[in-house]
Amino acid sequence: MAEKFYITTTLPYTNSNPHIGFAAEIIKADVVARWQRLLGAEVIFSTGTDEHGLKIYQQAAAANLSPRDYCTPFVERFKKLHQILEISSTHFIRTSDENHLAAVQEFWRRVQVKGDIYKKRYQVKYCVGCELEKTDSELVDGHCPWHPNRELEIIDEENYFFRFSKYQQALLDFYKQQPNFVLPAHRQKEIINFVSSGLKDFSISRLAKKMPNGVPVPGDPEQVIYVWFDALVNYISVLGWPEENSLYTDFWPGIQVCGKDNLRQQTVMWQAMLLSLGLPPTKQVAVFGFLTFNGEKISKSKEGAIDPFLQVEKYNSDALRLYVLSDIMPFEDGDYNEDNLIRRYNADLANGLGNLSARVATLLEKNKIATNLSPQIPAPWHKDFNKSLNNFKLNEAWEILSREVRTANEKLSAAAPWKLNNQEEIKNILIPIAQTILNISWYLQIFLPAAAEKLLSQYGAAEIKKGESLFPRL
RNA sequence: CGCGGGGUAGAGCAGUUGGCAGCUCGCCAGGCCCAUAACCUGGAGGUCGUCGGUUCGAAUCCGACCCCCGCAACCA
Repeated sequence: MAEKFYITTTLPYTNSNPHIGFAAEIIKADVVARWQRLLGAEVIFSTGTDEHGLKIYQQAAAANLSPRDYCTPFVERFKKLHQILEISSTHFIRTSDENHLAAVQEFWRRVQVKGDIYKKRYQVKYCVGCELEKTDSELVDGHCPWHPNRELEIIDEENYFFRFSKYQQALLDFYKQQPNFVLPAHRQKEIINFVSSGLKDFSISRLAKKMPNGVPVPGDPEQVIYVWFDALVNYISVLGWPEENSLYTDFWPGIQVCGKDNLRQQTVMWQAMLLSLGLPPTKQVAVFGFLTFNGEKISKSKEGAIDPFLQVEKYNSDALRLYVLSDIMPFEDGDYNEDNLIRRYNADLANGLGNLSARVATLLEKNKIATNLSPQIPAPWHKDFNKSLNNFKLNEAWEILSREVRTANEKLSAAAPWKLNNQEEIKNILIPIAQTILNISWYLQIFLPAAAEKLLSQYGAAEIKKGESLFPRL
């Protein structure tokens, strides 16, 4: 029976268009999903949209739409993004989907049965100037930084709380037992320190009359479930949990990827929630760095310039995929720089693999050499390649293929078959190189699926012919 | 003394059982002419953040310091 492999991205908040950072996240997840599929695993690759919470509620109200209807065009936009980036996701979940709502409520009930939910009155500081709640960390000298002359109001609200604190030790034990739970390792250290410093129970509901855009608390229509407590459940609700005999049984636990802003929610909060129900913890969480743009933080106003749709239109999907996979270090913050994108594409694809395949194909065709090859898997680099992918070091995996291209170019130049007349000799030089190109193409499928497909059919044919330029220079 | 990451060639990064400092891109010069002005060969370019210590020998181990950057409970 095929191995089961489950990977998910975070669910982006659906009040704006897709962000280049999310594009990078989903591309990385896609590469890993494709790799597992190539290895023969049955893969579920899930992503979706988070549609609850205050911001969407307000925007929807302003547009005179229901929150779900308000989100729908953005959902379409995200799905379109998958298309243009060649994302091989299998499931798409909206937190406003019926089955998700039901799963969240069931999740809540079970946490309640465990005695991990209680009601508590607490106070929030509220700035009437902003009409927003303020946390202490936001305040300057006890006042709202934007309205320093106004006294903050203290609002009393009664909400449900999750007994987060109860799971401190269990979480620490778990991290100790699974030293590779969080990638990279230093993020695991970070959360161990965080959890060690003590966990505070947190509020997991809001008053429905103030913020109705959420999942109703079972048995208490006056409250809705806090967005995070709701959204995190998507990782299992998309698999059909809590239904018996659903995909959940075979596919959970899976691997989650996220940006570094999500570290705590994914690796601490969500794990505590799973612990409460006695469900298996996530297998692994890969935490990626952030992108800057030309050295500066990507602000709302700059977002447009590197909108992933525009980037693909301006260059192409191969260039964007390759760039975020190879030039951006997976776990570090990276700078999105279009000159580097162009340079990378031209160096590795146009001058590298593209040019190599063109010269070999031309030589084979000119000399009328029959081939009829098929990929030889595993290739010599298979083990290293696999290891890099298992650690989400996608740049390393790409570097392995890149090196093979370089070596093939060197061999070809050294042997200089274009100077020879003996066809047998020429054939003996070209066939092994054609074989290498075919092998590289097989691995290339996870990075650049469409291009790899073309190469595989070109080099897998009985007679290799010079085709169109695969990677035209930018 | 809040926690964590980092400072190695113009850029991005490798480099922990200590042993002549590496890779890719970029730049310069030559070669080649099969190929997408590409490919191959060679070269220039670094006081490995600073100071001190251990050692025959330190980017690597130890100590102090300086500087950048995240996180600090809803920002991809």
